[in-house]
Amino acid sequence: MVAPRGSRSPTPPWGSRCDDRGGPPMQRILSCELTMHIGERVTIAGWVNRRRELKSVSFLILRDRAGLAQVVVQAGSEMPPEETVVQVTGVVIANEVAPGGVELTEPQITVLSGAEHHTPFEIFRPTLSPALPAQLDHAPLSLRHPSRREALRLAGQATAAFRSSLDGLGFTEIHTPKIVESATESGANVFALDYFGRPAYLAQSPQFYKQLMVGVFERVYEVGPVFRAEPHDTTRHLAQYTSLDAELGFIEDHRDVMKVLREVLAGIMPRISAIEVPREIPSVHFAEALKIAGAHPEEPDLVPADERAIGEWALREHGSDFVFVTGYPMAKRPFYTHPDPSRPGYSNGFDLIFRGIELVTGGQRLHRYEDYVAALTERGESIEPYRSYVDSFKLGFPPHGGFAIGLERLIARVTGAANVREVTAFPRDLHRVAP
RNA sequence: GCCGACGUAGCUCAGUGGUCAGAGCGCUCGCCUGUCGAGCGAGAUGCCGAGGGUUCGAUUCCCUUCGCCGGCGCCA
Repeated sequence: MVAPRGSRSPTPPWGSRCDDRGGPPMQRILSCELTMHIGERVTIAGWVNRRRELKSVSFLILRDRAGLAQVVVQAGSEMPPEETVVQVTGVVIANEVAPGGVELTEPQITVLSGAEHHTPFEIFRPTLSPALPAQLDHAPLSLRHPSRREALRLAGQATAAFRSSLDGLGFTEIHTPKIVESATESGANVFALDYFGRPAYLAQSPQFYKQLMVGVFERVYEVGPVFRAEPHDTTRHLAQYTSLDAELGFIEDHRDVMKVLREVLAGIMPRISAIEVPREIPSVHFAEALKIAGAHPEEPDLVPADERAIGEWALREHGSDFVFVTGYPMAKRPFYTHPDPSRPGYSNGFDLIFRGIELVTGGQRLHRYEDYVAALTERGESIEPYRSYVDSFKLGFPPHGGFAIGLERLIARVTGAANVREVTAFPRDLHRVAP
C-alpha cells in the first residue's frame, strides 16, 4: 500500500506498488488508491489478510494486489476468516492511528468466495514459518506470502527484461516444440512419451530449433520450459525449469555471444536487483580456472566446489559477481559445440558463473553439415537419431552461437534463496509432480 | 544412485525405556476504548511416520520400509 505521511513503517510489509488502477470489470479501487479518495464512498476488494478483534472495535485487514487496507468493523460483528475473498464498500477516512494513515469505515462486506476456516499455516506473518516441503504441499497458499510472491514477480521482471534487451538488439522471439523426436544433450536423461503410439520425448532444450531459426531470422530467442529427467536431487536442480535461450548468426566466435549475453544481463539485473554487471565481465580459460580452483589439471569439468572457488576469485580479484569460464574441453560439451581452432581438445564453449553457481551455458556451434557428420562420427555416435537436424545444415547456416540462462537459478541467487524451489511457483523435481 | 541427518499437535520444535506426552504460534472461549506479527487469562487438539524385533514394558534401543532434508555425481 501507499506509504503516505503518518505511516510508521518506512518499508510496508506487503510491497508497495501502485502503478495501475483497480479498474473494470468491478467498480473497485486498489488499497494504494485510498489516500486519493478521502471522504468518498469507495469499493475495494481482496482477501481477508487478518482479523483483529478488540473490545470496542474490530479490524479487517484486506489484501489486494497492491498491498493492505484496514477496514474498521463494529465490535462484535462476524468477520469472514482469513483468505476469504471479499468486496468492501465504505467511506475512506484519514486517521493517524490507522496503518498507512487511512482506513475504510461504515463497511458493507460482501463475501465473493469463502475460505476454509483453518488454513494449514499462517500467511499473515512477516516470515513464512513452514519448512519448504510444507510450503510446497500448500503452494496455492504459501505463494500468497510476500516473500514467495516477490520472487515470482522478479522472475516475471527478468523475463520481460530479457525480451526487451534482445528486442533492442534485433532478435525475434520464437516458439519451438516441446515434444521432440530425439535427445539434444547426449548424456542427459529425457522424459519419454507415447506420441500416438510412437516414442517421443519432452525437449531438454530448444537448442536444435533455435539454431534452425537462426537460418530464418539470424537472431532469435525463446523463453520456455525445458525438461530434464536427471535424478539430481539438489537445491539447484528441477525436472522442469525455465530457460532463457538466445541464438545469433554471423559471429566471429563465442566471444561475440558473450558480448550479447553481457548486454542482456545489463538489461536484466537493474530490473531485479542492485547487483552490478561489469562493463567487461572477467573471463578465464578452463585450464586457468582449474588452477584457480586448485583442481587437478587433468579434470575434464568443473565441480560445484570449483565453481564456488572461481566465483570467490572473481569477486576478490575483479569485484565481479559474474565470471566467464571459456574453452571447456570438447569431451564434456555436446557434439554441436564448435572447437577452438587454435587449441585442440578445447571448445569455443563457455559457462557464466554467477555468485558461485553455473547460471549460463553457451558457445559457438558448428554450422557446416560436414562438421556435424564428422563430430558425431568422431564420438562414435550414429547420425540417425539426429538425421533431420543434421541434414538441415546442408541448407546453409552462418557461423553462429548462443546461450541459455537458467531463470530459477538467477532468481534464487538474486534473492538469496537457498533452494531454487523457493522461487519456483510449482516446482517439479524427483519426488514432486503436484500441486 | 551413494553418503549423512530427520520424521512427536494445523505450523515450528522440545522430550523420556515405566502414572505413552509437552512449548510457542494458530484454533475455541473470556478479558482488554484502536489494533499494527496486538496483549492478558483459560481450554481443546496427538494411532510420538509404518512394520517387525529386544524387553515385564518402547514414542524412547535395534532392523526393515516409506517419507523428507542436505551434500555429491550431473547440469541451467
